[in-house]
Amino acid sequence: MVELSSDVMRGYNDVIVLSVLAQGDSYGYEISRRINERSGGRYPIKETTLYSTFARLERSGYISSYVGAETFGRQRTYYTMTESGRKYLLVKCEEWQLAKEVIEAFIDKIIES
Amino acid sequence: MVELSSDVMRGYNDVIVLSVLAQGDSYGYEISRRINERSGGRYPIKETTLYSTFARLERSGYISSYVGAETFGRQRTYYTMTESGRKYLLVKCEEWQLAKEVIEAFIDKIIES
DNA sequence: AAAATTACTTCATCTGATATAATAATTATA
DNA sequence: TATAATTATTATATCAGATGAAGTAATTTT
Repeated sequence: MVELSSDVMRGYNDVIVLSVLAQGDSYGYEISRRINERSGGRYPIKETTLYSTFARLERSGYISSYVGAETFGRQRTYYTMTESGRKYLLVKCEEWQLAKEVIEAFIDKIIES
Repeated sequence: MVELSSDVMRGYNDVIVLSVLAQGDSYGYEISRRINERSGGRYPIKETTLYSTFARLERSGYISSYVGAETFGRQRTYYTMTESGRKYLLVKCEEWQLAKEVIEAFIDKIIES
């Protein structure tokens, strides 16, 4: 199984995390599992990449956090996508479509040959 | 016209430069123009990004350079893709297909909604 | 009792992109 | 004919995001 590194996905970790949060609030470890599932095991995001993504998104106001009300287990920090985060996600999705088209304009000729 | 920054294309500048060189030797300024053309003006690569990409690719042995035999105008440095560069390009193209599938696994759900 | 899993944090380092600026030759324009 | 624009490249410092290494802490499984 070929796996991707976060470095290859650089710039898209924001989009990936936000698209998981678009389906409802969640916390680090669970988001990590969801990313792994939704990528079919092809993208095992690094812990440090994930948590630094949370920090960046929160600093930018795209997500907000709260401590869960667990009565057992270790405390979890839950994240919610903000309205501003939703808009940012849409903008990044459009940017992705454009980036994809541009990259493919170059790559298609290679694949053909 | 929406334009992409090299930062969004981060990691794919190698692929873009190599795919231009796959069509024949060329030099900085011309490669820059070709990238602009082939991207339909959507990717005006920064000079410094381009030349630092050349330096990296050459250090890695994926391209080699020689000084052109111009009898007029400023000296140009031409680049050639090496055999190793050709293999690297193919590997990066496969990596791209995978990255694309993974990113779209997340983004598709956003676009639908 | 020890190992594995869940859950998160800190910190130092690396790489690629970029801003800024400079150099240098040629061609177009006022 | 002076100057602006274009062609062509280089040097250097800085920044942000990803990552390796390591540690903390609670719970569950073996």
